[in-house]
Amino acid sequence: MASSAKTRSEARSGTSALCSAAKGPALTPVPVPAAIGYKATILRTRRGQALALCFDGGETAFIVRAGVLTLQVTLPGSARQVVAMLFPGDVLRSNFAPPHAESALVSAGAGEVWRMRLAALDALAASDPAIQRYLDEAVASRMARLALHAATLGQFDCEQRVATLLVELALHTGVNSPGGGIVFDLPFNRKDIADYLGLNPDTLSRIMSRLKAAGVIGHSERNRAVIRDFPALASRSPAARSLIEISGARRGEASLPTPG
Amino acid sequence: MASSAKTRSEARSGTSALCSAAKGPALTPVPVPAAIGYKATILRTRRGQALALCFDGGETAFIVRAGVLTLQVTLPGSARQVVAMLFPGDVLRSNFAPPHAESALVSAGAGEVWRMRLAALDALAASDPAIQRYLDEAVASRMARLALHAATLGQFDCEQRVATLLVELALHTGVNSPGGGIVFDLPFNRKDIADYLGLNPDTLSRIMSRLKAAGVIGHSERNRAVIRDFPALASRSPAARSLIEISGARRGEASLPTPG
DNA sequence: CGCATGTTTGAGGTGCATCAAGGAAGGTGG
DNA sequence: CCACCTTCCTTGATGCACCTCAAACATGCG
Repeated sequence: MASSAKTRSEARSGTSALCSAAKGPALTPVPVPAAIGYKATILRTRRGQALALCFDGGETAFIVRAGVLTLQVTLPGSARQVVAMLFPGDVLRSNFAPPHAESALVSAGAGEVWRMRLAALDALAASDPAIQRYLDEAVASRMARLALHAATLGQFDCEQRVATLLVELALHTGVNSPGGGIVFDLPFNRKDIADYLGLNPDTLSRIMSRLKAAGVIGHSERNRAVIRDFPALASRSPAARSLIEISGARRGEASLPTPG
Repeated sequence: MASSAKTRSEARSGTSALCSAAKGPALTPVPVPAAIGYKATILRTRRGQALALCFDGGETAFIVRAGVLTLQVTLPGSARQVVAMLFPGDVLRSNFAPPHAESALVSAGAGEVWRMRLAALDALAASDPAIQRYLDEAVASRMARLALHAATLGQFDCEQRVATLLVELALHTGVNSPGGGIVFDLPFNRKDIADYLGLNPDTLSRIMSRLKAAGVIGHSERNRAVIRDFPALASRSPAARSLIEISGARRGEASLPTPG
């Protein structure tokens, strides 16, 4: 890629490269401890519903139990950015949203969210190491996916970005279909997806058409997507392997791309 | 901006827009509790030094005490992305770095870092609410800045990105100079900065020249930067006000842009 | 049906990347 | 001290990936 030798700053990067391979068992997803539910308010969300980020002054914590939420940020004089997609098990705190920005937590489809004061959650964590561990892992997973998202926005071309999103959705909400593909709801419109990927909706539509023509994804009714060739899709996203590992390999190995 | 009426998904966004203004005192920075230091290994870093993300198998926590660090991620087949800049007070855990990626924690200049096992830090947090609160705030600040970074990469044009970085550095490491500007070390080369902003180094150089010509920043020796007109700089970054608030307004109000 | 909302596709423009050449700074040996 | 080299930065010319605009096409709902 670089025509000449590596620069010094690039050479530095390799030093701790082997580290991530050694993490091991910490990455298997920890289930949401039921004890949290006794202290939380249970919210049922509908498609498009916006949740207030702070509900009575104090800092608030949200735990996604079902469905998909998006965290959206609109800076003054700039277009909206969908900062994150939140899947079941994810934890969000109201202070994760930057100040002086229009922030919104929006449910993409029907779902269930637990809401509680951060102070109450901290108290639970202090008394129960399992809850502490769950929260630590949820935050780390969120942070790691945000880092991948930053790399996606900063370095990927438009096709790589779209492939990355489809891999992410397939891993978190997809189910194997009898036809051999992976099917999942697409509870966003094109504009939402474009704002997540930092693309133009028109460009996004073109990419999707190209992926359909290539046989990677299939035609399907509105608001659903079918992945016909997951390995081909994953090969188009540099972040695929990382996302697969973060998602905890809930999916059978057969549908994953073979290493190498 | 939009020629017709707002779309439904955009209209949703406004619902909890007022929330961030009500956060209040939680945003004043909490100092690093000294008790953590007794349990940590103190590392002194030099410019360009890479820190191993995990040092003996367990999950590791890092607390920046002095200097600036960068977290860099290189996905296979993609260019490097500098995911985050870490300033004094920031907390990083080894699992914040995505798996299956070349991740590196690199010191940008001379600094001091505290390193310890996550388990030990969790134990401290469970026994001391002040430490719990410090960690909560550090994680929230990191997450909020990552969200702003995502918005920067996804929505800003190149000049807005550069302005955002300069505001960030001025707030965290800048000192008022006798000449009336804000001066700070620039402990990165052009390639590092470009990789943080998702730009090309050539483009970055052009922007800097343009900002110099406009009188916003001044000429200065290598590895230093001078901001001559902070309000003009802040007005070029949609994220400026958010960053100012996150940084805890350590700087006097006089050099901040007036609200409006 | 008629309208509103959302998607697709084409034509054309532009912002940024790429390539290449020249310049400044710092280090090394004579 | 200067010549020389390496590294990094700057700046111009050129091209392409993606954005913008606009029109046609779907889809859902009263």
